[in-house]
Amino acid sequence: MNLSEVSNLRPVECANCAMRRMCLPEGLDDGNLQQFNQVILRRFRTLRREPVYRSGDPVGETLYVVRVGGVKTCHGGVDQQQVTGFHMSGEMLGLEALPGASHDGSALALEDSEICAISYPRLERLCDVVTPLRRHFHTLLMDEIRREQRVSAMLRNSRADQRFAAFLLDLSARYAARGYSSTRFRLTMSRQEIGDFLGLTAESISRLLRNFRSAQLVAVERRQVLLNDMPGLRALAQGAAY
Amino acid sequence: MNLSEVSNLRPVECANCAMRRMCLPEGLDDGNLQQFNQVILRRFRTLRREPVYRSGDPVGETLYVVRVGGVKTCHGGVDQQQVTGFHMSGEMLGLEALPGASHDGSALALEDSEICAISYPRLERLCDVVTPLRRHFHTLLMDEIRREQRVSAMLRNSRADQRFAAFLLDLSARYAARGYSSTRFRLTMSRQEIGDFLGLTAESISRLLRNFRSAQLVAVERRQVLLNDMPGLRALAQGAAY
DNA sequence: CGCGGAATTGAAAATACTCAAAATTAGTGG
DNA sequence: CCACTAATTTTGAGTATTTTCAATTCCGCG
Repeated sequence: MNLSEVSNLRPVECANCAMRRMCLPEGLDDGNLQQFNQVILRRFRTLRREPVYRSGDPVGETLYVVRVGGVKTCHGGVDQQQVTGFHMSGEMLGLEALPGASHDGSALALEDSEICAISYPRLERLCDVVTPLRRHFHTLLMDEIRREQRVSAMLRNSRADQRFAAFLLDLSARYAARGYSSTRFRLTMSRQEIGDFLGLTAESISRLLRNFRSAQLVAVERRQVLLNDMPGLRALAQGAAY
Repeated sequence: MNLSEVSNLRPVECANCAMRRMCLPEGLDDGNLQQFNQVILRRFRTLRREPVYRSGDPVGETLYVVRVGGVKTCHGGVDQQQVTGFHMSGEMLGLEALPGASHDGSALALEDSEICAISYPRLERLCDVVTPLRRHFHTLLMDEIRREQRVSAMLRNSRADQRFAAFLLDLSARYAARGYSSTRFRLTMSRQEIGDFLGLTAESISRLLRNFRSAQLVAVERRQVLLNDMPGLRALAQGAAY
């Protein structure tokens, strides 16, 4: 049992989950949804800064979905400054360890979160018999591939300001998809973690934020950001100078 | 019909394909393999520098697998200096356009190649009834996610020499997995294309090659490379200085 | 043999990093 | 609620790295 698991939660049926439409059981009817609850190993709360899973954890037969909150994934240890991604509600993690391998990375909650742990073998078996689930699972896997490709594209942007603008726009789009503001949100991660993700230093992130602010692109107050000029940010992400 | 398609090929059964064990129908028995041939829309040859598919091509209902040769994929047009990947035999491409979207990128043969075009809808339908195929398809999708994550990890390496060393090692491992030498191979892509992929300039690649050579890490003769010091390259990829 | 793209090289300029210090904020316990 | 400590963030100066731009060389190919 993980230290981070404050408690197993009361049965929150997928049917009542706010994230249902962007999660695995999207599009399932009531009967199938009933069956789907069997693939869920458990749901648990995780406090800020606590691990969801650790490098070398058991065998990779578990897939995680963020129900509430946010999580960062790292390659190797959490402290190795290799941040591979930030995940928000409805997003899967732990795919890199499937099928059957042990976790080569670790995941840390960036804020108090709720996680659904899904049995991969059981999911496979349910996919055998529920076609809509199988279809949607394929779609989600390919979404994941696209997401990773977007990350790669962002990292190939040579200039640091391009990368950081693309990063802010990515967060913006993902918050918007969840019904939150696309222009006003809180960074749940530190400057250091942003830097580790973008292949930059924390100092550079700090300076970029200052530059963006003086160019009227954003307003910043601690970790709260306001995107003032989305077209400007897009132009920057695509290589314009400022 | 694509200009690049010199001719449709005689029916090469998957059963006789050299790439069988790292391709989609891996592990299928003879009966299933027979069925699998129905998901293949066509196989075609593509000459060096000719497109496999183009940005905006029909709707994305086609998945491509490299049977022989090598292909580069780009985001947007081929000329936009946004290389998203290099693909060798047995590797899939076109996943980013599935399901149902049009190709947002394009693919270009780096050498004379043979490509299998697979109908995604038919593949889905065959997955409905052939469990081993479905399992393996899932595995391949997750392999793809891992591959993309490795690319991201490589791009996050701050120093150019780290990135390039990781690139050479990645090629090495992939050639080795296909039974070729892990230490001696030909770069099928130009310095410019390597640079576009790694977020560096062609000049930098050229200089890095010179540095690696004088550090006895590699020997280079035009596009032929010999990896002389794999441990050294690994150390470099992981951040050691030279 | 000559043309043209690819690769190399050099020097200057731009960019991001390192290291160190100061300022700010968050967390903890009295 | 405040004080104290630890952590995060900001800032500055100097350094290292990579890019840019231009010129040259090298090959492959007709």
